[in-house]
Amino acid sequence: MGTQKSISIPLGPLEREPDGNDDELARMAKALGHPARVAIVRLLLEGGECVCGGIVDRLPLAQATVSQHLKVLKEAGWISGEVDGPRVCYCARPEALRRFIELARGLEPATERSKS
Amino acid sequence: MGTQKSISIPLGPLEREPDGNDDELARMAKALGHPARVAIVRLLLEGGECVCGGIVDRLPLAQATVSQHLKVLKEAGWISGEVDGPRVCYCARPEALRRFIELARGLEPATERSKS
DNA sequence: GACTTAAATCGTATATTTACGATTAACGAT
DNA sequence: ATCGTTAATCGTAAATATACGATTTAAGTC
Repeated sequence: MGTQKSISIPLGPLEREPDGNDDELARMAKALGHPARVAIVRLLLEGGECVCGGIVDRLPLAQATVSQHLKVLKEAGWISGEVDGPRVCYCARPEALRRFIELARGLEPATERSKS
Repeated sequence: MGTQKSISIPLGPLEREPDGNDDELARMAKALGHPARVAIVRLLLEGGECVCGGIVDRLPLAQATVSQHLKVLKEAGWISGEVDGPRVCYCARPEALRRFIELARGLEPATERSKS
């Protein structure tokens, strides 16, 4: 998928934690940054679909394209896939979503976060 | 920025709400899907930086590149920029982050969400 | 083994993104 | 008006992403 260049901020006077967090968040966000992939993650979190073919049936995309999207999501940790006979069963990783939300929340400084 | 193709799921027997939510989430995620842009959003949410030049100083990127990233973020609603004399002051839109998190949370079906 | 089915990968065309230097536009100050 | 300064835009090269048909791989069945 082409690893993204990492940006390192010369950490200012206030000493921020050394984030590779920006990279992690960017990676996950980028992987989610396509409507088909959002749809796939949602589908899998709903638990109904699981098998690759089932997903293909629900999207207006060719099998090869869906497979590519699944690969992107898998590489970014959004989903996992295990072989089940002749087919592959994909599952969303709920902890990925939790992590993603946590990282997003971390964008806001702690002082602001306490308000909500 | 190149509008992304929208995926419409043939809504199943369970009648899901007609999501353009997938599109909205994908749009925001895509915009955030680069370390430099995550860094910019974080920087602006921290409140310290604001002026474009200040942001350029903190990133290892050329002015033109930063300007492009700012444009992407602005188009996706992550930030706003208002002219202040000869310079432009960018601000993060906290409601965008809130919306983003809300959309991400919406990926998980409501039944699961009540557990946390 | 031969055959079927499911999913991944290949090859490829097109579009988009990313980055930069150079230029332009906009503003304030002289 | 002219001069700096700041930010946007232009032009462009290189890299990535997207989509599809065709092919290959893998697993199960006969």
